[in-house]
Parts: sequence; C-alpha cells; structure tokens
Amino acid sequence: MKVSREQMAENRRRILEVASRLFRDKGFDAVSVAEVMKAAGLTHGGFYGHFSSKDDLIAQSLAHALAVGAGEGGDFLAYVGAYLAPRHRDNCAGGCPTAGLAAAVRHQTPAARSVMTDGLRSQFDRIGKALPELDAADRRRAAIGSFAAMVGAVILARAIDDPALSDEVLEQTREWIEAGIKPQSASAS
Amino acid sequence: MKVSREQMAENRRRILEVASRLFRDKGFDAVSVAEVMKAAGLTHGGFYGHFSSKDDLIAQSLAHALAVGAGEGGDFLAYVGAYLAPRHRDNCAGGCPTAGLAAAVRHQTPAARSVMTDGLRSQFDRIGKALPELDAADRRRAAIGSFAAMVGAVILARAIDDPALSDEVLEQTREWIEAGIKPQSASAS
DNA sequence: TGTTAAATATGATGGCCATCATGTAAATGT
DNA sequence: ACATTTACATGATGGCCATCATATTTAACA
Repeated sequence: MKVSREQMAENRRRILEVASRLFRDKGFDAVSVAEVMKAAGLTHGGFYGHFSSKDDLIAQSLAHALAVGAGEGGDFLAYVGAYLAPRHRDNCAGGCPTAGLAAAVRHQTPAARSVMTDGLRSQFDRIGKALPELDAADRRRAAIGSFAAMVGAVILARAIDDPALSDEVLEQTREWIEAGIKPQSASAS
Repeated sequence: MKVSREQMAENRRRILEVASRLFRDKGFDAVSVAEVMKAAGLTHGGFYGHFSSKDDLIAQSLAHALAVGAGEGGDFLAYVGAYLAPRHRDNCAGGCPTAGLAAAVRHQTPAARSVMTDGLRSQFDRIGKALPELDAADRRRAAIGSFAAMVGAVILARAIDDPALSDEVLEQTREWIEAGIKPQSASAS
C-alpha cells in the first residue's frame, strides 16, 4: 500500500536511524537488510525503493550517524570524560560512530570511506576550535592526537573481556589526554 | 592422502600464518575457510582435521599473530615511528594484529576476546618496561595512553581516503605521543 | 611387508542473504 | 469521483559459505 509523502520520508529517516544503530551494535556484515527493515517496522520488499543497495544504505546511514553525533562545541574535557567512560563503552548502538565503525569502513565502498573522511575532517576541526588555549600548531596536534587516543581506547576497551583492565584503559587514557592538553603548566601536578 | 607428522604440523602452521594475514587484510567475515585453505596450498576438506570450526581458527590465528608480533623490547620511540608510518598503515596483512583486528574482536567468540585481552595485557606491560625514564604511575599511563593513540591513529588513517589527511593523522599523532612521553623537559621545544 | 589409522581431497547439503518480480492498495492530481 | 502513480508487501531466485560424508592415499607400526 502506498503511504503519504511525509510518511515515506519518515520511514526513510527511521530506516537510517535504525540501521546506524544496528550497524554500530553488530557490524555491517552481521546486519541483514531484512533485519533493518523489520526493526524499522517494515518488510524487506520496500527497501530498494529507498536505497539502491545495501552498500548505499551503509554509506547513507554512516553519514546520518556522523551528522547527528556532530552536535556540541562545548567543553572538550567534559567531552573526553564522557567519551572515555564505561557508559559510552557499553553503549555501542548509541555511541560514537567513529569508534564503532571506523575500522570496518576500511572494507566498505569508496562512498562510505569518503563519508567517513569528511566526518573525521569535521571532527578534527571541531575539536581544534574547542582548544583555544593552545596556539595553532599545538591545537591541531592535540585535536588529532587526542581523538586518535579516544577512539583507540574505546575500541580496545570494547575488545577486552576483563572489566578491570577495560576500565583501566579508559581511565589511563583519559588522564594521559588531560596531561597532554595542558603542556603549559608545570610538569609536576 | 596422509602426510607425515611434521608435514601436518607445518601445514597447520601455514594455515595459521596465512589465515592471520588474510584476516588482517580483509576482515574475519570476508575470508572463507576455503580461501584460507587454498592460500595455504590445501583444499577445504582437510580444514576440520585441524580446527573444530571457523571460530576456532579465528581464535588460534589471532593468538598466533599476537605472539609473533610480540617480539622486540627495544627503543619505544623507534617503535612508535615505525608504527605511525605510511608503510605500516598500508601493510594491513603484515601489520599489527591489534590495529587490524581489535575492533572486529568485539563480535567474535569469548575465546577470541580472551586471546585479545591477554595480548593487550602483555603489550601494555611490554611498553611500560620500555619506558624506564618515567616513574611507575606515569609509565603505566604513558604505555596505555600511547598505545591507544597508536592503534586509534592507524585505524583512522586506514579509514580515511584522502592521502594527505591520512598522513597527517599519523604524523600529528606521532608528535603528540613524543611530546607526551617527555613531560619532564620544558614545555616549549 | 602388510595392516591400520590418519590426513587430505572430492563432492554434497542446508541455510542465509542480497536482490528482483509481481501484486495490492492507497495517495495524488485532475 | 476517477485514473494513475507509487510505496510497500509477499514471494521467488541465485550465490556463497560453513560444515559434513565419503573416498583415497600414504605414513606409521607391527
């Protein structure tokens, strides 16, 4: 049955939203087109009315997730604290799409890699702007170095099955980043 | 045809070696059992004489790769330089199994996650011992923070399709780590 | 040397999945 | 109101893959 224009637009939005959560939670390969559609409250048949292929869905849902997560411009240290927290580590589906999907993007289409590249470029710029207390070169270095450490730490923490070690990875990386961001203060705390 | 005991042991070793390279290169899902066996110079039939399942192969080949890569105890800064280099970024098959597979381990069996956990614990200890110029607490923080940044940077650099930005991620992260490892020197270079 | 056991090869089997073909019913525009 | 378009549902289809069944050949051992 046909649905209204707005209904269709909302269906499409729901597919993207649900797909990005499922992908972050289980990985691109482990989520079938039918599963996405079912989670969106539809059947698999209508899928190709919205997207040309599963690869197309992957690229578009990635863009959707990166755009949604790109809010904030606020306190960088607060952002780091929330990012390197057990809460975020345990919330793959709703968490940072870069931490959840960057490694898998390497095996995806050029379109998906391009989306991820744009997302990362924006992210580096955004973090750089949130670090006004440093001069330009240090800002760039801190933005990229910190974000690499954040993404790496969450990926490692999620791979580790020992809760104590997993927590430690988050905590030590948080302290490491905090120390690295204030190089102008004296070396001893 | 039956082969000698040693021949069989060597076949097994070759399967593990070839599998760990293929997995790092293409991901666990994208590599079939038949492909691994063919790359090892065998046919798919003999596989279940060596391993109880593909999941078993994944866990064992991961352990193999982590053990092989765990050599060195030398100069940490040289290690960082080689790790955060385009050469390593472009060599997934022969590169660090943590950078190549840590994110995917999250979706694997408990056995595989346990192997990865042990590998990371050893890695943190090893790096800590390579940083004797720091005191104990700083050593641990630097070991975990640096390695998280290294893994994250290589993952991001591999996801990015713009060579200039990809190179920049490696380079800035390298400088960020180098700066963070020598906190006792003056803040200005 | 002959018998046995084992390692590998060849050849199914069953399931999952992306994609397509076709039907149906409701929204859209006149 | 009517014709038409179209969004979605139902139901194939073909391919890939993990795993298993069986055959073959040869090492291992007496």
